[in-house]
Amino acid sequence: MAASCIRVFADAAHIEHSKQRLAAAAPGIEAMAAVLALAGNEVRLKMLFLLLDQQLCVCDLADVLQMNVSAISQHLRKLKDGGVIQARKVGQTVFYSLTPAHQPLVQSLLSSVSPALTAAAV
Amino acid sequence: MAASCIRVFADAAHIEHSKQRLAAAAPGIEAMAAVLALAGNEVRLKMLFLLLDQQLCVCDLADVLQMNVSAISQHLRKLKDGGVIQARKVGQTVFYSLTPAHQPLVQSLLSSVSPALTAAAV
DNA sequence: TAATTATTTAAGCGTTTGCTTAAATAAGAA
DNA sequence: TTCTTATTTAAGCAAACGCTTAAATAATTA
Repeated sequence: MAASCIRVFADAAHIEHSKQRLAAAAPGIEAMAAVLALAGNEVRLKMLFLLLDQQLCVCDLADVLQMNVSAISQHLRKLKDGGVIQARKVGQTVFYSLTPAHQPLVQSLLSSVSPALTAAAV
Repeated sequence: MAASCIRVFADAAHIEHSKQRLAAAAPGIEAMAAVLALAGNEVRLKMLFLLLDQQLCVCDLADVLQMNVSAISQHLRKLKDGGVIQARKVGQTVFYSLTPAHQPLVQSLLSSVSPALTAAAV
């Protein structure tokens, strides 16, 4: 498991300092990795792009993304479980939107792909 | 494959507009999704965190992350293939660092996990 | 030259992912 | 109630992922 590096130039103190910096930031990094793993999928990132300025139902997303409704629903569930989006049911239709807590992050992730978003970015 | 939604309230023009906005942004979104997929892994995001302010060799990273050198090397390869990091060989040691092109993005991804980074963020 | 060290690569393997199909819920409309 | 419509869920499966072990490259050192 351990690394067992025997190199001459290893700066033990430096390595130790990095370990401690990492340990302090680890919880935040792990939480961020979970969100990025959700965003790091073409279909889901496109969903987030579409939800940036409007709320859409499962059917709308299936239409726009040209995909199976079931596949869309399963992606939406992951994003919802991760706290990135939220659902609002109106009759038999379920509208999805970004959660306020994650809206700024999504905005910044997508700020570079659409010039129009850059101006509105936080 | 297609969605075949028959709902009454569907705003066809609105859906069409979303399709076009998406089509225009798709290439950028897909490229971003590829990078986020790389960053959306705990081990790799920790690597990027460590490489934010220093360059490290495979052995250093294995030490700090307490992982098999081979596993580390395989993660580094993915990041390098994705253009996120670059390698510089000195003797038999290979030092990795962020590519200038991706440094700002990585910085912003990690700006929220470490207060110290926020100040330095772009 | 033959050992040692740093890194990469190949192969194998269990887990996760993302899709498909089909069935199950749930909420109108006839 | 019965029949649509919207959505979710379960099951199955191929592909991708991430790790381990072991072998293969390179570059140093003895």
